[in-house]
Formats: sequence, structure tokens, C-alpha cells
Amino acid sequence: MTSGANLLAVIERQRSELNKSESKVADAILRNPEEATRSSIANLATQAGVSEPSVNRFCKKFGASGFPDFKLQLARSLASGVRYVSRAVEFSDDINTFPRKLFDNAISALMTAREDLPLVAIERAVDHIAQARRVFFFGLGTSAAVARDAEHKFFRFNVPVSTHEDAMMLRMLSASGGVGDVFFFISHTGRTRVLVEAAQLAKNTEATVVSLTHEGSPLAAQSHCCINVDVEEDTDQYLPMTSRLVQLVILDVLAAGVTLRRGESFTPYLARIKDSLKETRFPPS
Amino acid sequence: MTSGANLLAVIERQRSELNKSESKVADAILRNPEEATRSSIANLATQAGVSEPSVNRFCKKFGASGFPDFKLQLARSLASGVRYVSRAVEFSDDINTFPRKLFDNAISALMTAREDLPLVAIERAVDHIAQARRVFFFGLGTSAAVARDAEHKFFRFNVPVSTHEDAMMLRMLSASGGVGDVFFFISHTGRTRVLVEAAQLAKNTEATVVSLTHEGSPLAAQSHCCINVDVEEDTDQYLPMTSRLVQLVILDVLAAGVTLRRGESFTPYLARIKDSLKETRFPPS
DNA sequence: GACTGTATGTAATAAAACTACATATACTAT
DNA sequence: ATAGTATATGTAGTTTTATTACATACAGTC
Repeated sequence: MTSGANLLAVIERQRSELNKSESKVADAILRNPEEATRSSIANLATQAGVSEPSVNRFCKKFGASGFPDFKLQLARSLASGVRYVSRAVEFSDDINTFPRKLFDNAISALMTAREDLPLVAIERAVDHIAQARRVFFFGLGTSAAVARDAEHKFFRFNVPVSTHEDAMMLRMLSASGGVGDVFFFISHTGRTRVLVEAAQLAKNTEATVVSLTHEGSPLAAQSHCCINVDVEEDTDQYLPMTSRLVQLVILDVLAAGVTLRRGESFTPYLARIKDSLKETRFPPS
Repeated sequence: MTSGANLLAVIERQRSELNKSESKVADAILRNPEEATRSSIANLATQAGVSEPSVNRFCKKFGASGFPDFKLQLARSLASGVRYVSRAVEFSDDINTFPRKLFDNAISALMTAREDLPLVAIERAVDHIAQARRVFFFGLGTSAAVARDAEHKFFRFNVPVSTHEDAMMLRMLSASGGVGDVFFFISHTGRTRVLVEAAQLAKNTEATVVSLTHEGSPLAAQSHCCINVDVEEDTDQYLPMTSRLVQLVILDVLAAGVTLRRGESFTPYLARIKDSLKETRFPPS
């Protein structure tokens, strides 16, 4: 059976296809996974209302060599932070619970993204940016902040970079694209009309359209190169959170990619930029 | 002894202060932690060249209830991805390695931060923001993008929010503070003169100064309430990365905190804001 | 309604971990 | 230097825990 990264998720998925005693064990574990990692096989058997060998068989079914090994994998699964479902903040939460939940969600989103990185698209995007004459980062709303962050990264590569949020500017700039121009669109949904239309305008020029957005979205359709980030935002949550974090890290990856492309001789240049800030700061005590 | 989040790191740190047999055990574990999680106490004792009770004592010394519990914690520690040191990108890296490294670093930074959240400061900051007449988010460079992100979150709470990057505006606005004004400064180093000076100006008014910055920094010293984020950026890396992610999640936490403070009746209001975007998007296919 | 295969449990066995105690080593004070 | 004391480590027995082999129960099929 699947020896996936996340045991807990695997159990949950298989939950319905288990026979009677197996599902009792599954329930007992899912009810309190943390406790399961700490209890003995006898204890868990009692909790589940089955015999010890049933628990043992259950463990083997899920790829473990036995109960202790199963507990180990379970502990890993728990520690990895990839909780089955990311936990939404409830109004009953207090200061001791909700900050942790939000961090858990963020970590979980990054871990999920890490497992399934669109390396090909990333590599192509790096190519485009590394060779670009100029780069525009376009994003609205939360993605505007991401675009701004990208601007603060990519200007370092000796390429003119800019960010814009004005819908009119977006259209005009997009239409003004030429060979060597990269229009980089950032959007969680990939459905924002303004952006999609701007992407379309840009695509009708000689410029290259790169996007960091949802797979199969209208924006993706208008892109020469689309980096998929399919993080599911918790829809109950009214504030966008996790998706932008993944976007930011992907942009870090792109920046690192361009740095590597520039080669080792480029490092002093980056160092010079960093050093330029020295005098704006109070010296370390 | 310390029951820190990362057992492996704790062992490594204490390595020098252990007695003979203990250090033998530590070595055996550090030599191959992965294997240690799988082996029996007898096996590990042989590997280390000590007796079984010595291993057992070692486990207890590090906060475990016994050997099995120790293995569990070790497994967690390994799975958490919080490897001893976060791995820097090298010029020899290729597309298969460096993106993963960057994600690992990001995750690791969030996990570290999660273990040591400054809950008291967070709670106080939430109080201040929830009761604010208006809020200013000030950050420069990378932190400007973070401030922008914060603006996109906090405007939802019926409080006038703004972000500024112009050094002159920062000073003038800070000096203009009054009762109920919250000046929220964001800075990784906490040493940026412009920000520290603005914070000082704000502190001389009736306004409240909140900062999201490094503990013990000049900026922290000028704050009524300082949320510490002591993420160590990899200094070899010329691009700031991890610290801003932690800052962003902390801001999410603050936003969630304010939402909870507003109470359940506030949700429809948030929903309305979210819904306002519907017509700007292409409908889902 | 008997047959066959699977599912589950019982009880014995084996493995692993722990505890109490014994011995050895290092350190201190005379 | 040496006896005394405290700490460190190991031995052996006990207890807990997990596994295996086997028996029984149940479900589905002819």
C-alpha cells in the first residue's frame, strides 16, 4: 500500500475502503493521532475495540514493519505539519491556539507546494527573466504586495524592473511590449479580468508572458510560460494567506535561479547592493 | 533538560557537556539519526559501545520518558525538516536541488518561529490595532512589500490604514500622531535609521508604537510593544528571504486576532468585502 | 445449507525496555 | 597517599510490549 509522505492523509483517504476492524483502528487513530503515537498496541486496541493483532495487521497494511514502526511513521507524519486538513481559525479559538493554526497552515501550504514543484516551468521562467531586456511584475490586491516584493528582488539583476497596479497602465504597458520584454503576472485565481486582458494584450506583442497562477485558469491560457501554484486557500477564511506565501517562495526560487544563471562572478555585484545599505543603519551594538 | 522542538539540534548543542558513555550514545545517534529511529535499544547500545541502561538514561536526560518515546521525538525532529542548519544555495546546485532548498529554508524558518511565538506581544498588538483610530504601516525595502501586504489585510477592519515609504512622509506622519494612532514599524534588522527615527518621533506623541522587528534592536527600544522575530537570514544569501515570510505570517496572526476581537457578527462584513471582487473576475469554468 | 475464503480473536512466544542493584571510576578531604 | 563519597556505568532479572501461530467466527457462493 501507498508509502506516501503523509501517513495520516493516506489513512484518511483509504478510510472508506477498510473492513470493520480496520476502520475501527483507523477511527481510533484519526480521533487522536498524537495520542496514538504515544500509546501501546494494547492501549490502542482497547481504544478501537479490537484485538491487538488487528492493530498489528492494520499497521502492516499501511506499509509499516510493525506497530512501533507505524508509530514512528505516524509521528513523522504529525511533525511534518502536513495536517490532514489545514485547520481553520474558529471564533472559539484563543491566543494559545489560533497563532499556531495559522503557522501550521502556512507551513503545510509550503510543504504541499514543495512536493510538487513545477520545475520545468520554473526553469523556463528563469531563462526568460535572465535574458530579459526589461521585466514587469503585475499583480493586484494581495498579489500587488507580492509583485512589489518581486521588484525588490529582481532589480538586482541588472534588468529594468517595474511594478504597476493602475489598470490603465497595465493595459498600455502590456500593449507596448516588444522582443525581450517579460510580463510577469501574479494572481491566485488567474481570473482577474484586468490581468487576463493585460496578459492577452501582451501576448499579442513580441513580448513574453509569464504567469504565476492557478493551473488551467484564463490567465494561464494567455501565458507563454505558466508556473502553477494550486494552493487551496481556506474559503472560510476571509483573508488570503497561504497562497501568497507560496508565490513569494517561488519568486525566491526564480531569483535564485537567475543568480545561478549569472554565475559566480555576479556575487560581488549582489554584495555591493547589499553593502549599500550599511550606512542607512545604526551599527550593531 | 531542554525539551526544545528539535531534539537533534539539542543533542548537538549539548554534545560537549556530556559524560563518556552519554557522548558515545550521542555520537552513535548523530552518526545516523535516521537509523537510530529504527533500531532497538539493544542495537543502539551496541552501536555506541555502551550498555542498554546507559542509552535509556541518555533518553531520559533529553526529556523523553524512555527509549521508545525518545525515538518518537527523534523521528519528529527528523521529519520536521528543521535540519540542524538550513542549507544555502550553492553555485553547483541545479534545478533539482536549489528550489527544494529554498522551500526547506522557508519551512524551517516558519517552524522555528512557530515554536517560540511572542504571544504576549501579539496579544497586546492586537489590542492596540483593534482599538486604533488609524494605523500606519511603515517598512522600507523588502519590508515595504510586507507593509503593503498588511495594508491589504487591515483595511478590512473599519480602520483607516496606510503605508508609506517616503522618508519625509514617515517623519511628518510620525510626528503627527495622536491618541488612538498606531504606528506599526516593520524591519528585519531594526536598525534602519529612517525607521528608528520615525519611531522615536511617534513615541514622543500620544500615539502607540508597535514594531515587528529584531529583539533588542534600536527600533524595539522605541516601541511600546515589540513583536520579536529573530529569524536568522542566511548571510551568504544576498537576497532577504525567510524573515519576511515570518513577518507576513505574524501579520496574518494579528489580522486573525483582530477578527476574533471583532466577534462573529463581523464575518458578514468581511464576506461583503470579499464578494465585492466577484465581478472583477471571469466566472469559474 | 454446506463450502470456501476472509476476517477477527485467543493464547503462547519472542522481543524489547525498564528497574533494582552491583561494581567501577573519579573526585575530595584528611 | 588513602579512605570516603559521589557519580558513572554495567549486569541480570522483571515487566511490559509486540508478534506469531493457530483457532474460531463470519460472509459470500454454489
